[in-house]
Amino acid sequence: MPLITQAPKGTKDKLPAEIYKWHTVEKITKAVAETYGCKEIRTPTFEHTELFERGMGGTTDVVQKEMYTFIDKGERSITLKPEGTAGAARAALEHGLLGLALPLKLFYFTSCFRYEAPQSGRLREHKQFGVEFYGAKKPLADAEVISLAADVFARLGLRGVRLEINSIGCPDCRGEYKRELIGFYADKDLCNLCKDRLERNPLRLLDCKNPHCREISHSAPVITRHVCESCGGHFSAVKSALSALGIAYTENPRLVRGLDYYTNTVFEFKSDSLGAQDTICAGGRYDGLIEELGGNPVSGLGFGMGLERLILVMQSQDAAFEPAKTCDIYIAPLDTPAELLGAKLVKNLRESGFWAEIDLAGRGLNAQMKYADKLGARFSMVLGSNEVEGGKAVIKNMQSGEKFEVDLGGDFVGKFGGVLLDI
RNA sequence: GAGGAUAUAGCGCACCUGGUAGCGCGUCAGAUUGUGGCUCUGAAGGUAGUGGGUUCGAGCCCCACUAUCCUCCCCA
Repeated sequence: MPLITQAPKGTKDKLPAEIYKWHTVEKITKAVAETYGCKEIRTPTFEHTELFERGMGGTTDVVQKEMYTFIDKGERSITLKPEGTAGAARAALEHGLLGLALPLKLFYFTSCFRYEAPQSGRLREHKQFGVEFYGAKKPLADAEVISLAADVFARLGLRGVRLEINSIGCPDCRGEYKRELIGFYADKDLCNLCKDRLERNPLRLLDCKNPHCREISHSAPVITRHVCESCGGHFSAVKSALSALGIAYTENPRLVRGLDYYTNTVFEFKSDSLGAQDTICAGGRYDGLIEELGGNPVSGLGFGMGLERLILVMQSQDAAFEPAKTCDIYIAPLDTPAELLGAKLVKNLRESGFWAEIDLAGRGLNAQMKYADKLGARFSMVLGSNEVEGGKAVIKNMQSGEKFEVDLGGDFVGKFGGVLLDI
């Protein structure tokens, strides 16, 4: 297929026929976020490459292999956002938002770009709904962020979503743990991938799928025993808060995150309605991020929710999306004077917020009625010389077939609105 | 980045052992020139993903490329 009629690999068009699904999840996520006091933030699609290197960590897979990075005409290294947190954090710092009353609670919708091998639920451009809390150090904040995501799933009617949580400690206790882990694995016979992981990201050794590595990892030290008193206390308090809020979770000591900025609490929501790419929401606490980006230390936490995956889950569960709007009234003119009268009525109806349509395709009456039916028009009205001369027309209820006469003069639009409300 | 499967009309599919493409849905029109949904009739729509090879002849066999799907990896 020619390039000009083929979307780039790993991208997906959201077509008019299915856009109502997006409107549903956007509306619900926004509404839930606002009940938690979150304000929307919109940041640029691209940032300086260094922001992501510093924020996410230079050794992570995303930064090393997956970023869409280019040099612009001013010789700057620019990167298309691979995730949402770094941009939000940067904007908060740049505009002094962290100097306002804390906690600062934000939400955003953003495209994320990662150069990956696409498969179902994994794209090179995907959309995320994300939430950021800054200056909320209490364990209750962790629970609130998790609760926000759980509320979204509940509001959307999702089933089979499970929550896994873990604590990966602060840099101090995690560093100690990493050293022990490296020591433990050093003399073991590992798969090639794990040999690589041992150097780049030892925590990843824990969730290798290779049966042999998995066997070894069963006896590997677990981070839970290594977290310091402060981190351990925080994690216990998070769990108590989750229980108090009635949020079910499983503790997974092998749950780690791909991005370096996480500290302490990490969590993932997984769906049993997806294939291998089953994580629909992931996040945690990143208390070191703001400092890493040059700000005064402020705690941070949040999550990203993959909207394509969310919609895949909803589709597989026949979830109730809010239906697309249908046309309120279709006006079928039979000749030019009727068309001009009809156009004026349509304009008046639209000014009052109605979806009104009139023939633009040059169809005959029969074809116009069929078209009105396809639009799902709730009412139709035929205009010909009788109506133009008499000033009255017949409106037909397309569902019941019932017809009634209306006066085209006076407050026609107001009366029509009254009729609509009556049904 | 690695392995596997697939690629025919807008969508879903068929073409049996190689003889230059059909069906259903959808679209448009007519039957029905002042009223839709049902039915019937007709039409439009395809260089068979792209390029090359074998052959008298390729949608079908072979190779490469591209894309999609699945698994690994990684992640949302």
